[in-house]
Amino acid sequence: MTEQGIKEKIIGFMESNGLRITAQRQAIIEAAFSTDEHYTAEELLERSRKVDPSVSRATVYRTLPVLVQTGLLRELDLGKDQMYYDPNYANHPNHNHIICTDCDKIVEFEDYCLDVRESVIAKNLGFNPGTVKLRIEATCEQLAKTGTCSRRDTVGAK
Amino acid sequence: MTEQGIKEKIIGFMESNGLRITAQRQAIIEAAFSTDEHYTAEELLERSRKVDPSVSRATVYRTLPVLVQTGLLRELDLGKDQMYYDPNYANHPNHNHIICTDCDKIVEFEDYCLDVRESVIAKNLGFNPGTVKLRIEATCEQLAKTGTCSRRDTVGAK
DNA sequence: CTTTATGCAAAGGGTTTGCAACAAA
DNA sequence: TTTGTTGCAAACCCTTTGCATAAAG
Repeated sequence: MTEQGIKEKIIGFMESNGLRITAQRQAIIEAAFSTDEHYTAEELLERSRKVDPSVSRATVYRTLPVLVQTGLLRELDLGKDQMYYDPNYANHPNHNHIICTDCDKIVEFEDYCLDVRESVIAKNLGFNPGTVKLRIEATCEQLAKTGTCSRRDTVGAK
Repeated sequence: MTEQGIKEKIIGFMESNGLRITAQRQAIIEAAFSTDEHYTAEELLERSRKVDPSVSRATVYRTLPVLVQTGLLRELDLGKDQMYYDPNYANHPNHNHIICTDCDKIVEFEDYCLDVRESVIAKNLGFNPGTVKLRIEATCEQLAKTGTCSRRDTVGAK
């Protein structure tokens, strides 16, 4: 899906839900989907203000849940103090995250085998497998062995 | 592992790390492992105070990381505002959690197939599979279909 | 005695919210 | 107009921390 397509979908979602298309919201949408990196609310505020300096922190916090509702942005709990937001679900709806607890970096991956197994487990337990989300935390093998992690500051959030 | 065995292991851990065995710490350990339910720091404080009313919130917050260090208690990020603590890892070291985002209940499960797949993925990406942790979020199939969730208030955290 | 631990209360920090001014439709 | 939205700043809430006192070893 193109960036333009994403914006249109969101505008459409807002219109059909009686939400107003304000300049601030457009700036936030622009900032939210013009990157493929994960970001925090604070970072999104900064980037939104480059589009429209009048955007306030409160509006960012109030708009984020709307974007998440569309399914095109996903809230990511990476185990840090803040929430992160991932704009890559439009193009990779089934990706998961593996998080290095040492170097704080995130690698996105897709694995059909895991998806199937998740679905089976969820279904067996009476859950809806359609909305299963997965997070893996791990430590760096290399860091454990050599005391340094080549990933550190080199592999950013995709 | 018996509750008694757990307590002894933790006392041993503390002694060998130069930590003092205070009445408050003993009360917290007692409270932490006399249940198999998940709990928050606040709940642990309450339960600790039933053992020793002099326990303060600060001491609970300062002791929790020590218990987590022993590996017998695990900090659980369930996507809520607070952290949860899970005392069941002593007896089920490989269990995972499936969390219903509708009814807020948690089901613990073990799945060898999933464990293996996790390890393979982690290893392929250069992570240490020994410390992989997993969390699944899902919605209730029943709730989606019938508008009500039989699990609600009936299946507690194991 | 020496050193660590404790309780209290205040501080932190991300997120939410009340409210009066403002702007979309 | 009418109703939803905004910015500001204060409020929230869990967790952490500074400090003087207490107690373990």
